[in-house]
Amino acid sequence: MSLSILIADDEPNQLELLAFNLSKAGYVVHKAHDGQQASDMISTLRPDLVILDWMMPHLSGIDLCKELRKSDEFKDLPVIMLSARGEEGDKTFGLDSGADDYITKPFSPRELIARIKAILRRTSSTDTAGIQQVGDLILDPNQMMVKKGDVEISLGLKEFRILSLLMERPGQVYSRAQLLDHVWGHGIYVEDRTVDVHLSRLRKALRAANTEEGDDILRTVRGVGYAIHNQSS
Amino acid sequence: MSLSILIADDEPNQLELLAFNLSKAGYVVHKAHDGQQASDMISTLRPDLVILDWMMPHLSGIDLCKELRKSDEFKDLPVIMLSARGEEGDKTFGLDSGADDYITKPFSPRELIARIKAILRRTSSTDTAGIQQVGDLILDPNQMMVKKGDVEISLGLKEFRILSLLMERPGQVYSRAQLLDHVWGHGIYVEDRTVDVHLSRLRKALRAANTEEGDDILRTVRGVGYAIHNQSS
DNA sequence: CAATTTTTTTACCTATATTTTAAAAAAAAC
DNA sequence: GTTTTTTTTAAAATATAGGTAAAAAAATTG
Repeated sequence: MSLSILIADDEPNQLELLAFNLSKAGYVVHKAHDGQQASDMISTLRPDLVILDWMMPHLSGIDLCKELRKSDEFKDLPVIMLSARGEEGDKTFGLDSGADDYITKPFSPRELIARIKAILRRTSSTDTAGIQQVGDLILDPNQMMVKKGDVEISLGLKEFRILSLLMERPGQVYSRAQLLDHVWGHGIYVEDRTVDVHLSRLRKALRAANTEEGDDILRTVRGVGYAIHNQSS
Repeated sequence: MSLSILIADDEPNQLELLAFNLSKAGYVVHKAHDGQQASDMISTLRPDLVILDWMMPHLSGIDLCKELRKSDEFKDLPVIMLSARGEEGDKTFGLDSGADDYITKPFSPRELIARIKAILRRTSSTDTAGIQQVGDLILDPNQMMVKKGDVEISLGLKEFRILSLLMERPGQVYSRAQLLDHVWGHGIYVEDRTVDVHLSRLRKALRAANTEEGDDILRTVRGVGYAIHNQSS
């Protein structure tokens, strides 16, 4: 079973290069030169994944992505967004677009392939993009909101994302490197210690919202990383 | 465990500068003056990452990189490409080379180190180890957790790794040297006795979690090393 | 653009893991 | 049974990782 990918980019060289690399990696590739064409092709070709350039004539990648998310048919279609570095602020870009991942140019073909695989793996299995719950902790990614019991907790974006990631797999230990990769994304270079500080703040926030029990839900694994305590024990 | 980096640049000053900064950052540095030399050194020294200047005599960085990518041995070796600003169009450059990242001169040492870290953390994350079980002992590398029956056992990282290694092949005897190699990594320098101490602590921890039976699951092979008792005996 | 918030860096301190050491115990050899 | 070799273990010394406060920098908001 060969997976098909639709690429949309108004820059012909970029488009060909992408197509070449993806073909080589064994995917069936469809090419679109602008957002409008991409939209049409998606309807008819029903690719397994689409890669959209952020800026395109007629219909920008971001608008197309939003459109897809609204449609019943394609709201679960995996989307990777491409942008030039610094073209847009992370937050707005990453969160607003509704894309599953985004990559800033320049990037290596290997990285792109790796991300495609990661996304397909993620979306093809258990799609749980909804509310997450561990113990009395509830996190709603759509509302950007965390509650411990009835107490609402206000977190910075980084803390929120870290918590969300940890809650996805309770018990799973994430190295600082993994956290940096998942929460910060590539092309962003911060110190390992920064992760500690955010964890520390996350703990503080959770502690402040504590109803009665004082046990720390976050686990530090010395020399390795962090995890959220698995309740099943 | 110290990581080694090979730098190739035909410009001596640039080469020294790079070497100096990387050494200061704690990496073991190897220097090559052209592409051909770099190619040879990569084969013999097997560095963890290479930094190649884009233009070099004999064998350019880009050609060497392509060559590496084709080889089975080094197709996953992380490569950072260096180029003078405007020497080449960004997009083509980044994508064609197969490099993991590229940096345009001039750049700050800080940025370089940051990018090296980023790449190493991206490429070196291959944890696909599963849960191991021997008798009533369960070890989960992903959760960094050991249980004997229902009792959770807390171990230091070294003890954890030793146990994990021994559990991989029950019955197999590992010499102290082998344990040092696998658990500590080569190039570090600790006494053999240290291994004994960790084994002792591991025994103690397992003993503490003991439900009823008192037989030691760890086997000392005098004059040779250690193993975990094979259950099928 | 000033005020505010969030994020990142820095630096110090503490907790804990690791390593060394050295003496006691155990096993093997004689 | 005595000597020699090797391993076990406790305890001390050392090293390292992580917590967090506070400052600096960056981003966001009014």
